[in-house]
Amino acid sequence: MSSEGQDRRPTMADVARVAGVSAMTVSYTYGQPARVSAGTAERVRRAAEELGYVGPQPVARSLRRGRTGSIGVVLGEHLTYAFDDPQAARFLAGVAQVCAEQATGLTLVPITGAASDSARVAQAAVDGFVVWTTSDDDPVLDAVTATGLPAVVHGGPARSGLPSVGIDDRAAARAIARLAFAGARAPAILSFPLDRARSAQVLSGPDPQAAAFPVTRNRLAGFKEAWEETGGSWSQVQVVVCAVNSARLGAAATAHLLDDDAGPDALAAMSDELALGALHTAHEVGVAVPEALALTGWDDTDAAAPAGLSTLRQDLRDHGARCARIALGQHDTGTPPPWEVVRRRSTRPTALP
Amino acid sequence: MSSEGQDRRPTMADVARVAGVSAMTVSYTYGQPARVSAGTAERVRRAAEELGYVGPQPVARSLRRGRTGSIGVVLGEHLTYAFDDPQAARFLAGVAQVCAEQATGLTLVPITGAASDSARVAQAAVDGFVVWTTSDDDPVLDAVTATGLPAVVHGGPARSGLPSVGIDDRAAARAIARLAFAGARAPAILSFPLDRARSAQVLSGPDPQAAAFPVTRNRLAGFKEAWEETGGSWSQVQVVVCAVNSARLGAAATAHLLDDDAGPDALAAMSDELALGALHTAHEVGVAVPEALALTGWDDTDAAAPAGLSTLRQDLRDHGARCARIALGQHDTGTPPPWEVVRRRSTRPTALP
DNA sequence: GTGCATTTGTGTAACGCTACACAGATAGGA
DNA sequence: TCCTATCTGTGTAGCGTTACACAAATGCAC
Repeated sequence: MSSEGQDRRPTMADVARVAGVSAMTVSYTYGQPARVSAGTAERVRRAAEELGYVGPQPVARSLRRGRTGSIGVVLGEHLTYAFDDPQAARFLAGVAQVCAEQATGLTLVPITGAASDSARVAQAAVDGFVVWTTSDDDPVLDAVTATGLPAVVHGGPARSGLPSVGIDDRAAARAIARLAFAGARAPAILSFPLDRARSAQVLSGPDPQAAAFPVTRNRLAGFKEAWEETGGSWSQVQVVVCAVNSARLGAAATAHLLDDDAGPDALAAMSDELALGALHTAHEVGVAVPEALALTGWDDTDAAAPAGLSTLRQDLRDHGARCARIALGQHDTGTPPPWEVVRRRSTRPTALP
Repeated sequence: MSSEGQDRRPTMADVARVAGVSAMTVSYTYGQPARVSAGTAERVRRAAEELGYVGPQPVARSLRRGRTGSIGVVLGEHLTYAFDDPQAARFLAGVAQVCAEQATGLTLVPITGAASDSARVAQAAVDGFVVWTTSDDDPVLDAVTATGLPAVVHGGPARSGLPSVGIDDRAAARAIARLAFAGARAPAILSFPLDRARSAQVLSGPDPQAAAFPVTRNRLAGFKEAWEETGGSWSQVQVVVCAVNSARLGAAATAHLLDDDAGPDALAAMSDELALGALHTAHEVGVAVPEALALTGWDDTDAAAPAGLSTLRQDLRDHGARCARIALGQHDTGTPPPWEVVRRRSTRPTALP
């Protein structure tokens, strides 16, 4: 008549007792089935079923093994942006793909911008980290480094000392802007945020170095170089910062630009979403593309080809997959991810280089 | 001259030794700072910094505490669908929001459709589960139930015995279809998959009960009821199954339907994405909406209003947030999530009920 | 029957942390 | 001065698992 805890989750010891074997045998039954004879394994399974034992308690297993079987993804200041931003979603899909293949969990680490973020990173039960594009001075990077776990930053700042995955945004931006700005009089740019506050603003020829995000900085620098190559003056180039990567904001930003009499006649956007929004506005307002407005995007998403959008092709899904492998401690291929300028109807025909 | 493991991650015991206090004091310094005097806490912090100790090892802490501080989200057979499907993304954003607020981790459990999925669920180190819309017979549901952890299913099957979050899809479908099918001669439906294989197909008046996913089943049943209320025959209603929730597939499906001479003059879609694709095709082919084709979506996403799409409004983000709270063991508000028919230009004017 | 490799099962000892009970020091009230 | 209440720090004892070393049983060649 001893009072036994009836509804406590059963442990290996419980199963072992019922099956009449040692705890180690139960452990082997789940962890290394080849180590156990068929008959014994069967008896263990039956005892487990009888008790409602669903398998080794994952936390205890992780502690003993020293691995959690999960990687952490740090998505920047607002976790929910990840799902609003199609670029982030594509990247995540690549991470998720590798995780699914390798039976690895994927933990999204919630970051809020508060000082407690470092603690959250330190307390994430993971074997490695993937950090989605962030600013150079993000304290989260230090927290990730301090854990000593394998980590990788996407489009990452070299400053952090962590490995990074991404293309040469500066060279790529130069290449796509040569196409966008060919024969232009007044180019403009639809940009990602320049600072962590994600403030929306319109600037004239901002210093690319002022951008806190390496990806944004490098692309701006590339755009600037391409325009100055043609003898143009950067200080007169309008840069509209879109707080969120969406067609809606791209459309609104373009409406603003075209509202001016001296509106742009070339527009380079940092994403296809922004560019497609711009295309929509151009149609609506009756501005001919590419004759009156040349337009380029970035990424070559599914919607770009049907829309005839010239763009810079890169495969964010593949970037995500590469990051996941690195975070899992597997070495990268070494070759940088490819990129390519894709010419379509939204830019003026130019002589091929 | 004892050989000490130099690059092993330091533990609380190491910090305690350096700081000249007990391990418990170190533990309290991190877990219950009020329990430790200011001076001692300072000494502990300094020792930790010296050793590169970043805080309690999360796995050991979880084992001892019996909680992981993380919830698991099971996203159905292909994890990567989650990021391709805007509906799933909105739902996830709601889950993520609550997790961020409550400083809780969010673990995506990789499901591949293989038999090993149950093991993956059992091995997820989480305190609760959120299951995204799945079929009634999904073995993952049993695996989730077997863990004994708090769990909730979105749009879920009552069969599983787990609590679920979602609207009354049948009633909602009836309401929106009354609008879509008003005055119609030949209605059609753009549907989500009917089976776990996600096979794309075109059916005439399929039995709603044959759909494996409760959400799809209930919506089909509601559409059927609405059409039969008008005296129409369900068996002649074309149902096009779209394997993935995207405007692209909606457009293709609609092109197929309109290709027929006896094409539909009313179209109810199970998502705004599908409906917007349909709208696009209608414009392209020159079919007047709503005169020649009445059209309804589902969700009332951001793009619905500008497009003038009549739709059934529900807030998937809110559903996600509710699910997260339930998975965290917090009780739900009790009131079911609201829904509402939104009339816009894509349907024919009808007398109000 | 001997010798050796293979198969199968069993204790032991952590993995790193924290709940709990307890003890010494300090303070305050009578 | 004594008694109680509060503050601060310390051992102990696991949380549930698995790596490891070992032992018994089995198989096989000779």
